[in-house]
Amino acid sequence: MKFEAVTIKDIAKALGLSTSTISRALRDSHEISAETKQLVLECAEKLNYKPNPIALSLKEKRSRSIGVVVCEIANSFFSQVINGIESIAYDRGYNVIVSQSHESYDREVVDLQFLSSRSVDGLIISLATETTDLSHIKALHDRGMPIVLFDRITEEINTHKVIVDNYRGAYDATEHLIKNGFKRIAALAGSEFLSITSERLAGYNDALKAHGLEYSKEYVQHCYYGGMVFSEVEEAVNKLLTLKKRPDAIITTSDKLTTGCLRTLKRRGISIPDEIGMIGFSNYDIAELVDPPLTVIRQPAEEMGKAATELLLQLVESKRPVKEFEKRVLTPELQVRASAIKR
Amino acid sequence: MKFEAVTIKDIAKALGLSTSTISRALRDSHEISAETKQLVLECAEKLNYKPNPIALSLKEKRSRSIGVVVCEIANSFFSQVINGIESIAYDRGYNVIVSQSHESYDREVVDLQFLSSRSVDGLIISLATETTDLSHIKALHDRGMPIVLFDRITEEINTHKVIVDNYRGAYDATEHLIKNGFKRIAALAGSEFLSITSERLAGYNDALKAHGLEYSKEYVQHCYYGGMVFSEVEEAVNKLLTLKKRPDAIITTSDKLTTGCLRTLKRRGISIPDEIGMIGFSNYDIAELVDPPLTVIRQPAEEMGKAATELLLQLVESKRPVKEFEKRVLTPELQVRASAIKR
DNA sequence: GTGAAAGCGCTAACAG
DNA sequence: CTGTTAGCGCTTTCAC
Repeated sequence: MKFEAVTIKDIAKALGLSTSTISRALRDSHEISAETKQLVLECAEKLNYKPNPIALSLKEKRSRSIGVVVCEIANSFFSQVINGIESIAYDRGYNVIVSQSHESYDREVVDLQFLSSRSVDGLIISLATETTDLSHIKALHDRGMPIVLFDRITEEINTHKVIVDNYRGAYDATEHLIKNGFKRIAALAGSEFLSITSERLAGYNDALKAHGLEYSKEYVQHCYYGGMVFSEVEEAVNKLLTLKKRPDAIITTSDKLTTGCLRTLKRRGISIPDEIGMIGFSNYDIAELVDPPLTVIRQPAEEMGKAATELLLQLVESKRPVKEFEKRVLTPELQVRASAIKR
Repeated sequence: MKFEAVTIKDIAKALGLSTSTISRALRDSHEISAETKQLVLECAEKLNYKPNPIALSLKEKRSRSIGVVVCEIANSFFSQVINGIESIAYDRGYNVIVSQSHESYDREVVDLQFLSSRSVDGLIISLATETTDLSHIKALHDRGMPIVLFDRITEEINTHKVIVDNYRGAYDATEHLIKNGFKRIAALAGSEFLSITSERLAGYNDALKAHGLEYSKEYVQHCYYGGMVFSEVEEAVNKLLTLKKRPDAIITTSDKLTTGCLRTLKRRGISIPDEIGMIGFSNYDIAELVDPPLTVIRQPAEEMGKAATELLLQLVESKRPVKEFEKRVLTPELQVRASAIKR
């Protein structure tokens, strides 16, 4: 089952030259005569020679590959981010190695360890829900591994970061609900430890405050697994529905929470937006086709992936250690549809 | 920006032993004394030694990574497949390198060439729409590269394949429409050259025939880019809508075609299923939340990814050349909802 | 039981 | 201009 590749040696033998000559000719070195180059190139072509990147990696101590860790690939937001990552990586000649944490800290540790030991040149990471201890990432970072964090980030690690303005997104969404006459606005959020959760909830809180609306602790439900487990969402939504002062709208702070919430409401036959208004973070491209058309805060996911990759490759390819890091904050888009407009 | 790793040499130096002894001790060779092993292991632990897989790859001519080529990552079906691939690969200690063809033949060629030259141990491929010439894949296959094809496959390459019973899925879906009183059933399909297109259309045709329904060529519209380009879908749907004998139902043969068709119909204010019934291949997990709830033929995407990976690793790890190949045909599921039921 | 040496494919310093 | 040699990290004969 091996796959015998043509090496520089084969060309050398075929041409009666030394391997170094071949190597130089292939790299178009100026110290090789035009004729020899010509000869070598032709022969390489004929034998279908392909340089062995493994050998190169061993020599150069870089693999031209980058590792990506997300909680889940089969998620509209993350798959779009990966799409963006892949497209830039492709343009720059890098491979993308994808792995999933499934929101598990242990799995994230293993993934990262695996990727770094596989000599990826850099890492693009969105933290797992369970992750509170960051020493595994810090250790890599301290040892010089280029890292870019996106979406679920942490201030504890000083490196490039790419996020959207989560505060703004949630603030605007909440305000949108308020302006549309909703008064008892609940929030369905992910784990409290996630950066996106606190940022988004802060926007939600401040919008309520700014409009003099009451903020009630029981109006904020956390789903530790952020929607990965549907039953958790269902339970949380049900809890909201049984409050004495039942909310008249819900804002959801992530993709899976949004669909989980919608699914629960629809299964219970609750009419949206009449009984309950809905707005949520979501990157589904069919939000407009949903019943009712879903008002969403959409993240420029592909852009985020592209930005993260550009920043990462900047680190990877930098000659000198980078000390100044950038937090790139993109703008989420509020796509207004029927689910959050009282009729 | 380098990342200085501890090597076997460092341990050797620290312990005053030779690198070969260290190597053997680490691999728990029987020709090393228990004490030495103990010593080496402790030292390795202390120095946080991690074997360099690149060096190993160079030696063993395998990289413990597999390459995946799909047309698009940000697609519910493919992201679910990749999820399945990643999970098995992870369990078996392999990395997954993902790349996208974006339905382009040229891009597929480059992707494959890139991946194989990066010494992936095997490839999991779903063909691009544009691909009709298979020589690039054949060449790899002939040179011994383990390959598993899924979803969009070809009979021209004799290797393991994983698909669903596309014929059955389309047949059942069409029959479902017929049994629900639809009589003029159109099909919106992808490129004619794709295996999934012909298989699914065959099921569609045969179901029509079996029920004595007229088959009209103009009822079958092909979108060459299979929904990647929305305008193409829109145009095709519009063409169907302007036929003198306007269809009363449409079956769509892929994820993007399904959403594209639905989007077009909704934008035009056409009521589903009253004016036109709809059924389509789709792996969106929110098909039930769409308006109207969408009847879909759902593929067991994650299973497919898992099966493909298991078959691939079987090839990769086989000692002797494999001559017998398997075509694994999974069963698609018809999820019946409102969009295909006359009311 | 342990070490020396060769080699995986390639590059680069050093000789001619 | 071209060849020789060493070396990237590791395994694996072959010696001792």
